[in-house]
Amino acid sequence: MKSAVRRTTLAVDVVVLSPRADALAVLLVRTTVGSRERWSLPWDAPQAAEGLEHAAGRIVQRVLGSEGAFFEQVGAFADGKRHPGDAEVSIGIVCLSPVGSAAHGADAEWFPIDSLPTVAPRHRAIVERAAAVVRQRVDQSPLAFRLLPPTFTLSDLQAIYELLLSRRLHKASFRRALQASYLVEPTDEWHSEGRGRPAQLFRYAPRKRRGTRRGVRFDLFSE
Amino acid sequence: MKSAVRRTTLAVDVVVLSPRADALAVLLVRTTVGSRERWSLPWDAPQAAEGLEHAAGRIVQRVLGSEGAFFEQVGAFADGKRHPGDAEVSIGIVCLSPVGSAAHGADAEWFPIDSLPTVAPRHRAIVERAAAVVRQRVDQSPLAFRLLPPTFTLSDLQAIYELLLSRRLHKASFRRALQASYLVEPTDEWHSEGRGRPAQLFRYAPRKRRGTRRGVRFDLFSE
DNA sequence: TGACATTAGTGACAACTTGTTACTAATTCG
DNA sequence: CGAATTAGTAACAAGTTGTCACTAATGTCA
Repeated sequence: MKSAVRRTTLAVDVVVLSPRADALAVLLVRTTVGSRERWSLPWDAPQAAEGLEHAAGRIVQRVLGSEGAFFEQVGAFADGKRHPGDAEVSIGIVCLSPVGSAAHGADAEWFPIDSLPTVAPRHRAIVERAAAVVRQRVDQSPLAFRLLPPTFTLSDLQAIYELLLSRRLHKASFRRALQASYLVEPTDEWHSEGRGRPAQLFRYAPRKRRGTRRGVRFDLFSE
Repeated sequence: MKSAVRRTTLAVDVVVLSPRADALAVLLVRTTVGSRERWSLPWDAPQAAEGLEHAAGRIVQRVLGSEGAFFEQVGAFADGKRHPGDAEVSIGIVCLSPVGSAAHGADAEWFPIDSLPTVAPRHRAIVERAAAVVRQRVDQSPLAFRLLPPTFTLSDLQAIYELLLSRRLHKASFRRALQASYLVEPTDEWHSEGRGRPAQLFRYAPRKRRGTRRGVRFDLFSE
């Protein structure tokens, strides 16, 4: 079991996600290689004895000018494919940032997740895993609330869920399920957007629930 | 964005899981430090340009003498805590091995996952994440079938699910859900264990299903 | 001013899913 | 033989989800 430990070049690559103009957007940075313009995920090497999520926080702070609202690892990537910094192994980390976050500096820009410019194959794989992880976590983790301001309308919340899951939800069912979950509570403020009836503002305020353990679900579609 | 890439010591640590005597067991290896006996997860440094799952396969081959049936990353771990090989960063990978897998060599031994001997704190964290990942994947991935021989009884299958989820399931509900999932098909063989009615043997044979998209579930219990 | 477009919010019911009980079936043991 | 043991299922109650149709509160504009 006593193997010699090889030294490896390691990068932390961050997928910063934020809802922008009815689409989920990814923050990319411009990297000029010679005269050719390229885009890549923001990344850096972790410093000695620094946690990986801490490194991700540092990277986000640099490109966004503000703190990320939620971090989660999406995996380690070590295909032979080229990394912008020639790292052998990348740790992919997804970071959520609230509606309206601005890019910091001219070299960072938001792109809709479904129409990215050409990026390194490894970065494309990390973005795809990040989207899958977010989609899977959205009903077990208060993800959606990190993408909204402290108070929000139920229509806003539903729009975030639809963005993250990329499918439409029914209004009545969504609200009934939310009711049963005890995740939000109403404030006494109302929000008027101009046209239509004003909406009540809610805040995220999770309370204890009776844990209804369910049977198995066999949600498997294919190998 | 052009940072210098630091070189890091990296290990792949594998959690080999297999059902043994009505409990889920983890394979640990003996590491003698001076006169003191210690246990740790099997691990190694990945070789240059080798995929991480490939490294895990190599490690499992070495300690088990046979191939693992299923691999999945559970995360990268970089706390300051001590690793048996002093690696700064560990990639945790869980590997499933069928019922009845034997340890290979005198230095490897199975331990029930709920009563491990003392291992390095990072290894304990990796085992816990591995159990959580398996529990979460069990209904989206044909995990359970990788822990069984090619044909099996429905009672065997239910026992595996109960082991992985660590809670009891109802027989009738389990079978009804399995029926609806089109994941197994009956063979014309029967298995008699001595006492009681013989059970029909089934094989894993997933077929297409109508994809019933459900609403959101808000399965969140606490922060 | 009043019709209508627009968005918010809810009640009711049908359709489906899940939990549970209680039964029937095929075998071994004594 | 009858009791014990394990497999398998039918039926129903209880709960959850999908859907429709409605009511409510605002702005727009003829």
